[in-house]
Amino acid sequence: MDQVEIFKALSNKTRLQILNWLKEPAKNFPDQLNPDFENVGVCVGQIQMKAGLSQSTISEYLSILQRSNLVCATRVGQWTYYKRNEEGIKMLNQIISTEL
Amino acid sequence: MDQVEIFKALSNKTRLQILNWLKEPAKNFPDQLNPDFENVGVCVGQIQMKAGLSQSTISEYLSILQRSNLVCATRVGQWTYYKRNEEGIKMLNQIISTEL
DNA sequence: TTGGCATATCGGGAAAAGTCGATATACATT
DNA sequence: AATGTATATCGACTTTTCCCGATATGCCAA
Repeated sequence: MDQVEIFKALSNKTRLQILNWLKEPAKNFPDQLNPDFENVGVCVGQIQMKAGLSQSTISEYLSILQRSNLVCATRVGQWTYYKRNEEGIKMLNQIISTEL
Repeated sequence: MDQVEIFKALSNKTRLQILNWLKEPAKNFPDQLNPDFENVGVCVGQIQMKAGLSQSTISEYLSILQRSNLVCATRVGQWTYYKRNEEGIKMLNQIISTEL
Protein backbone atom coordinates (compact mmCIF):
# COMPACT_ATOMS: atom_id res chain seq x y z
CA MET A 1 0.00 0.00 0.00
CA ASP A 2 1.24 3.40 -0.96
CA GLN A 3 2.13 5.62 1.98
CA VAL A 4 1.08 8.73 0.11
CA GLU A 5 -2.41 7.32 -0.38
CA ILE A 6 -2.73 6.58 3.32
CA PHE A 7 -1.73 10.10 4.26
CA LYS A 8 -4.17 11.49 1.69
CA ALA A 9 -6.91 9.44 3.27
CA LEU A 10 -6.04 11.06 6.59
CA SER A 11 -5.86 14.58 5.15
CA ASN A 12 -9.47 15.41 5.74
CA LYS A 13 -11.20 16.52 8.91
CA THR A 14 -14.34 14.47 8.37
CA ARG A 15 -12.43 11.29 7.62
CA LEU A 16 -10.35 11.72 10.76
CA GLN A 17 -13.53 12.26 12.73
CA ILE A 18 -15.10 9.11 11.36
CA LEU A 19 -12.07 7.14 12.40
CA ASN A 20 -12.38 8.61 15.86
CA TRP A 21 -16.11 8.10 16.16
CA LEU A 22 -15.65 4.45 15.31
CA LYS A 23 -13.45 4.03 18.37
CA GLU A 24 -16.57 4.17 20.52
CA PRO A 25 -19.59 3.26 18.45
CA ALA A 26 -21.92 2.94 21.43
CA LYS A 27 -21.10 6.41 22.61
CA ASN A 28 -21.02 8.12 19.25
CA PHE A 29 -23.90 6.35 17.55
CA PRO A 30 -26.54 5.86 20.23
CA ASP A 31 -29.31 5.48 17.65
CA GLN A 32 -27.70 2.46 16.12
CA LEU A 33 -30.37 -0.15 15.57
CA ASN A 34 -28.36 -3.26 14.89
CA PRO A 35 -27.82 -4.97 18.24
CA ASP A 36 -24.56 -6.48 17.02
CA PHE A 37 -23.01 -3.19 15.94
CA GLU A 38 -20.09 -3.52 18.36
CA ASN A 39 -18.85 -6.43 16.30
CA VAL A 40 -19.98 -5.52 12.86
CA GLY A 41 -19.62 -1.75 12.95
CA VAL A 42 -21.82 1.21 12.15
CA CYS A 43 -23.89 1.63 9.02
CA VAL A 44 -23.33 4.36 6.46
CA GLY A 45 -26.54 6.21 7.22
CA GLN A 46 -25.63 6.73 10.87
CA ILE A 47 -22.21 8.03 9.98
CA GLN A 48 -23.69 10.28 7.36
CA MET A 49 -26.17 11.83 9.79
CA LYS A 50 -23.49 12.47 12.33
CA ALA A 51 -21.11 13.97 9.78
CA GLY A 52 -23.77 16.16 8.21
CA LEU A 53 -22.50 15.68 4.68
CA SER A 54 -24.31 14.11 1.75
CA GLN A 55 -24.86 10.40 1.44
CA SER A 56 -22.64 10.13 -1.62
CA THR A 57 -19.81 12.00 0.03
CA ILE A 58 -19.78 9.80 3.10
CA SER A 59 -20.04 6.66 1.03
CA GLU A 60 -16.99 7.77 -0.91
CA TYR A 61 -15.09 8.77 2.20
CA LEU A 62 -15.66 5.36 3.68
CA SER A 63 -14.34 3.65 0.61
CA ILE A 64 -11.27 5.90 0.67
CA LEU A 65 -10.65 4.84 4.25
CA GLN A 66 -11.21 1.26 3.28
CA ARG A 67 -8.76 1.39 0.38
CA SER A 68 -6.11 2.48 2.89
CA ASN A 69 -7.03 -0.37 5.24
CA LEU A 70 -8.13 2.00 7.95
CA VAL A 71 -11.67 0.62 8.13
CA CYS A 72 -13.33 -2.55 6.95
CA ALA A 73 -16.83 -3.15 5.70
CA THR A 74 -19.40 -5.89 6.17
CA ARG A 75 -22.51 -6.05 4.08
CA VAL A 76 -25.59 -7.36 5.89
CA GLY A 77 -28.78 -7.19 3.93
CA GLN A 78 -29.16 -3.68 2.61
CA TRP A 79 -26.75 -2.21 5.10
CA THR A 80 -23.01 -1.86 4.95
CA TYR A 81 -21.42 -1.71 8.36
CA TYR A 82 -18.04 -0.09 8.79
CA LYS A 83 -15.64 -0.47 11.65
CA ARG A 84 -12.03 0.38 12.30
CA ASN A 85 -9.44 -1.95 10.87
CA GLU A 86 -7.13 -2.10 13.87
CA GLU A 87 -4.67 -4.27 11.97
CA GLY A 88 -4.21 -1.66 9.29
CA ILE A 89 -3.99 1.14 11.80
CA LYS A 90 -1.32 -0.75 13.69
CA MET A 91 0.60 -1.21 10.48
CA LEU A 92 0.37 2.50 9.80
CA ASN A 93 1.83 3.14 13.22
CA GLN A 94 4.76 0.96 12.35
CA ILE A 95 5.29 2.59 9.00
CA ILE A 96 5.35 5.96 10.62
CA SER A 97 7.62 5.06 13.48
CA THR A 98 10.11 3.21 11.32
CA GLU A 99 9.99 4.76 7.86
CA LEU A 100 9.20 8.36 8.54
CA MET B 1 -1.00 22.27 15.13
CA ASP B 2 -3.74 20.92 12.98
CA GLN B 3 -3.53 17.19 12.34
CA VAL B 4 -5.04 17.58 8.90
CA GLU B 5 -2.26 19.96 7.90
CA ILE B 6 0.38 17.51 9.04
CA PHE B 7 -1.14 14.71 7.02
CA LYS B 8 -1.40 16.98 4.00
CA ALA B 9 2.27 17.78 4.35
CA LEU B 10 2.96 14.06 4.23
CA SER B 11 0.63 13.45 1.27
CA ASN B 12 3.30 13.98 -1.34
CA LYS B 13 5.95 11.61 -2.60
CA THR B 14 8.68 14.21 -2.90
CA ARG B 15 8.10 15.58 0.57
CA LEU B 16 8.25 12.10 2.05
CA GLN B 17 11.48 11.52 0.16
CA ILE B 18 13.01 14.72 1.49
CA LEU B 19 12.18 13.67 5.01
CA ASN B 20 13.86 10.36 4.35
CA TRP B 21 16.91 11.80 2.65
CA LEU B 22 17.47 14.04 5.64
CA LYS B 23 17.82 11.00 7.85
CA GLU B 24 21.27 10.43 6.38
CA PRO B 25 22.58 13.67 4.94
CA ALA B 26 26.12 12.38 4.44
CA LYS B 27 24.92 9.45 2.40
CA ASN B 28 22.24 11.25 0.41
CA PHE B 29 23.99 14.56 -0.19
CA PRO B 30 27.63 13.69 -0.79
CA ASP B 31 28.27 16.97 -2.62
CA GLN B 32 27.34 19.00 0.42
CA LEU B 33 29.95 21.71 0.84
CA ASN B 34 29.28 22.97 4.33
CA PRO B 35 31.46 20.89 6.66
CA ASP B 36 29.00 21.35 9.49
CA PHE B 37 26.01 20.04 7.56
CA GLU B 38 25.44 17.18 9.98
CA ASN B 39 24.44 19.70 12.60
CA VAL B 40 22.91 22.43 10.57
CA GLY B 41 21.28 20.43 7.80
CA VAL B 42 21.28 20.48 4.01
CA CYS B 43 20.78 23.55 1.88
CA VAL B 44 17.86 24.04 -0.48
CA GLY B 45 19.91 23.79 -3.64
CA GLN B 46 21.18 20.33 -2.82
CA ILE B 47 17.71 19.08 -2.03
CA GLN B 48 16.40 20.63 -5.19
CA MET B 49 19.01 18.94 -7.36
CA LYS B 50 18.29 15.58 -5.82
CA ALA B 51 14.53 15.96 -6.12
CA GLY B 52 14.69 17.17 -9.71
CA LEU B 53 11.91 19.71 -9.32
CA SER B 54 12.13 23.46 -9.70
CA GLN B 55 13.75 25.70 -7.13
CA SER B 56 10.48 27.39 -6.27
CA THR B 57 8.68 24.12 -5.77
CA ILE B 58 11.27 22.73 -3.41
CA SER B 59 11.44 25.96 -1.48
CA GLU B 60 7.73 25.80 -0.96
CA TYR B 61 7.78 22.11 -0.06
CA LEU B 62 10.34 22.82 2.60
CA SER B 63 8.25 25.53 4.11
CA ILE B 64 5.23 23.23 4.12
CA LEU B 65 7.27 20.67 6.03
CA GLN B 66 8.47 23.38 8.35
CA ARG B 67 4.96 24.64 9.07
CA SER B 68 4.11 21.12 10.24
CA ASN B 69 7.21 20.98 12.44
CA LEU B 70 8.68 18.13 10.46
CA VAL B 71 11.86 20.01 9.54
CA CYS B 72 13.57 23.10 10.87
CA ALA B 73 15.57 25.73 9.06
CA THR B 74 18.73 27.66 9.83
CA ARG B 75 19.81 30.59 7.75
CA VAL B 76 23.57 30.97 7.39
CA GLY B 77 24.66 33.67 5.00
CA GLN B 78 22.85 33.19 1.77
CA TRP B 79 22.01 29.59 2.47
CA THR B 80 19.11 28.08 4.33
CA TYR B 81 19.89 24.71 5.82
CA TYR B 82 17.10 22.30 6.56
CA LYS B 83 17.18 19.30 8.82
CA ARG B 84 14.65 16.97 10.36
CA ASN B 85 12.83 18.21 13.41
CA GLU B 86 12.98 15.04 15.47
CA GLU B 87 10.94 16.63 18.23
CA GLY B 88 8.07 17.32 15.89
CA ILE B 89 8.29 13.92 14.29
CA LYS B 90 8.19 12.30 17.69
CA MET B 91 5.13 14.32 18.56
CA LEU B 92 3.47 13.17 15.35
CA ASN B 93 4.16 9.60 16.35
CA GLN B 94 2.38 10.23 19.59
CA ILE B 95 -0.56 11.90 17.94
CA ILE B 96 -0.95 8.98 15.62
CA SER B 97 -0.61 6.28 18.24
CA THR B 98 -2.95 7.93 20.71
CA GLU B 99 -5.44 9.98 18.73
CA LEU B 100 -5.85 8.02 15.56
C1' DT C 1 -42.89 -8.06 -9.57
C1' DT C 2 -43.34 -3.74 -7.91
C1' DG C 3 -42.02 -0.40 -4.66
C1' DG C 4 -39.21 1.16 -1.09
C1' DC C 5 -34.82 1.64 1.37
C1' DA C 6 -29.57 1.69 1.90
C1' DT C 7 -25.60 2.15 -0.43
C1' DA C 8 -22.58 2.84 -4.49
C1' DT C 9 -21.29 5.13 -8.55
C1' DC C 10 -21.31 8.90 -11.97
C1' DG C 11 -20.85 13.65 -13.67
C1' DG C 12 -19.88 18.13 -12.52
C1' DG C 13 -18.66 22.72 -10.38
C1' DA C 14 -15.83 24.96 -6.89
C1' DA C 15 -11.79 25.02 -4.14
C1' DA C 16 -7.16 23.49 -3.08
C1' DA C 17 -2.66 21.54 -4.27
C1' DG C 18 1.14 20.74 -7.65
C1' DT C 19 4.28 22.83 -10.33
C1' DC C 20 6.46 26.11 -13.16
C1' DG C 21 8.94 30.56 -14.73
C1' DA C 22 9.59 35.21 -13.46
C1' DT C 23 10.59 38.38 -10.08
C1' DA C 24 11.89 39.96 -5.42
C1' DT C 25 14.85 39.79 -1.41
C1' DA C 26 18.98 39.09 1.12
C1' DC C 27 23.52 38.34 1.54
C1' DA C 28 28.48 38.28 -0.25
C1' DT C 29 32.17 39.85 -3.26
C1' DT C 30 34.37 42.96 -5.88
C1' DA D 1 27.67 50.77 -5.83
C1' DA D 2 27.27 46.94 -8.86
C1' DT D 3 27.12 42.15 -9.71
C1' DG D 4 26.43 37.37 -8.59
C1' DT D 5 24.33 33.66 -5.97
C1' DA D 6 20.78 31.32 -2.83
C1' DT D 7 16.36 31.40 -1.40
C1' DA D 8 11.58 33.16 -1.10
C1' DT D 9 7.51 34.85 -3.07
C1' DC D 10 4.20 35.80 -6.90
C1' DG D 11 1.13 34.82 -10.80
C1' DA D 12 -0.48 31.46 -13.76
C1' DC D 13 -1.87 27.06 -15.35
C1' DT D 14 -2.94 22.13 -14.65
C1' DT D 15 -4.33 18.39 -11.84
C1' DT D 16 -6.49 16.70 -7.79
C1' DT D 17 -9.69 16.91 -4.03
C1' DC D 18 -14.07 18.30 -2.01
C1' DC D 19 -18.63 18.00 -2.20
C1' DC D 20 -23.05 17.79 -4.27
C1' DG D 21 -27.38 15.96 -6.82
C1' DA D 22 -28.89 12.46 -9.87
C1' DT D 23 -28.92 7.90 -11.11
C1' DA D 24 -27.85 2.94 -10.65
C1' DT D 25 -27.62 -1.32 -7.98
C1' DG D 26 -28.91 -4.60 -4.58
C1' DC D 27 -31.77 -6.21 -1.17
C1' DC D 28 -36.19 -6.72 1.14
C1' DA D 29 -41.25 -6.70 1.82
C1' DA D 30 -45.81 -6.50 0.16
